[in-house]
Amino acid sequence: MRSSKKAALLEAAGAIVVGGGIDALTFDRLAAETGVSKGGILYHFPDKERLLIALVEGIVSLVDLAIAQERASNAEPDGPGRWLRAYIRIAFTDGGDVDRLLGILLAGLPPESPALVPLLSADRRWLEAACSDGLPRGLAIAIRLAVDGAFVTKLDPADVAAAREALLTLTETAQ
Amino acid sequence: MRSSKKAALLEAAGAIVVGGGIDALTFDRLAAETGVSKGGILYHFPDKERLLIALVEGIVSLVDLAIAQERASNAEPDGPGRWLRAYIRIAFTDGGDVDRLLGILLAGLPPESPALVPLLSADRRWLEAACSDGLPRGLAIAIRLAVDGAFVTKLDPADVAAAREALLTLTETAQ
DNA sequence: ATAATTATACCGTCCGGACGGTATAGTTAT
DNA sequence: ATAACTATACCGTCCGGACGGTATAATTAT
Repeated sequence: MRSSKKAALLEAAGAIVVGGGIDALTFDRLAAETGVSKGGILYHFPDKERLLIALVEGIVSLVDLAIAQERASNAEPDGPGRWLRAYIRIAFTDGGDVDRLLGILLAGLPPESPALVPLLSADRRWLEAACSDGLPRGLAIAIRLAVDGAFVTKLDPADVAAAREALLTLTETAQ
Repeated sequence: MRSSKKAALLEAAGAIVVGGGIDALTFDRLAAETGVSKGGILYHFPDKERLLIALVEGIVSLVDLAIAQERASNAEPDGPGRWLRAYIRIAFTDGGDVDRLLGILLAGLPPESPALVPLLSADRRWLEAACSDGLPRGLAIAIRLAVDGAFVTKLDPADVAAAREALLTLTETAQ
């Protein structure tokens, strides 16, 4: 059986980072938590940098996938704010900690880390998408900032829902 | 207490964190960067936890001070959105990296770190202030989220300015 | 058909270095 | 005299990473 444990390792790595910050992600801990030996981990990710890069790339494509799915599944016609509404919905609705992980990585990765490259590139892509959504640029940026802020701050569910509604309203009323 | 280097140490610690993430902050590095000996550092901060706590508390009181100063220096009368406008102005105008440091600490500190306690407490205080500002709660939360998001994301100056204006407008038009 | 070889997917151990922290003796300024 | 250091040496732990080995599936050679 060509059973690769790469995906499981990445998933566990994400959970470790969400639960304990970036420093908490060590080979030993990852090995202990997955049952994969340290050697096995290093087979898939030759050094820590590669592990971080793979983690980032996985998260980015997960978010991209979620956006695409949200846009495909709703019947909303094209129009101002459509992309932002999808972005808001996936960010606030998502049960997993994908978004928090993204925030932790964006804020906590050392500025020179090569793992930041794909993250920042995705960030620019999403910013451009937000700004090409038919809303005033400043408002689009502000809304996206708010969504990013939600990745970091811990709010109680009622406040999260209130912010979500307020943001969705902003994409509709303003032009 | 004529020549306490405590403040200088804290300032340098903040710069190190901003420049290289939380992991970059080590006693040896801090010593090298300030010229203070390791023993000297440990005289002021008996362990790393205390250093982090002092750093967080310093940042929080800096932000509190900035808010108070902004509110004192502008002639704006009390009314809906006044607190939020002050918060937006200091967050976006500030030349130093205080806000970025705050974001890094909030996102990057391990969830169990005692240094998070004063930070989260200040966070709740600021949230309450934002929500008691005369604006709809959801909108107030969303605006604050956007400001927090600005701590993390790196935007070019024009976009920052655009977001700032959009947010200020939101505090005025909506009720 | 089968033997030899190669590639893949790991395991387990070890090492050097960095880091947090302790200790201690001496120094300077107030 | 005391606070605020300097300077240096040291210790235990953890971490990243190197390394050698193992088991098995796929490929190739004969």
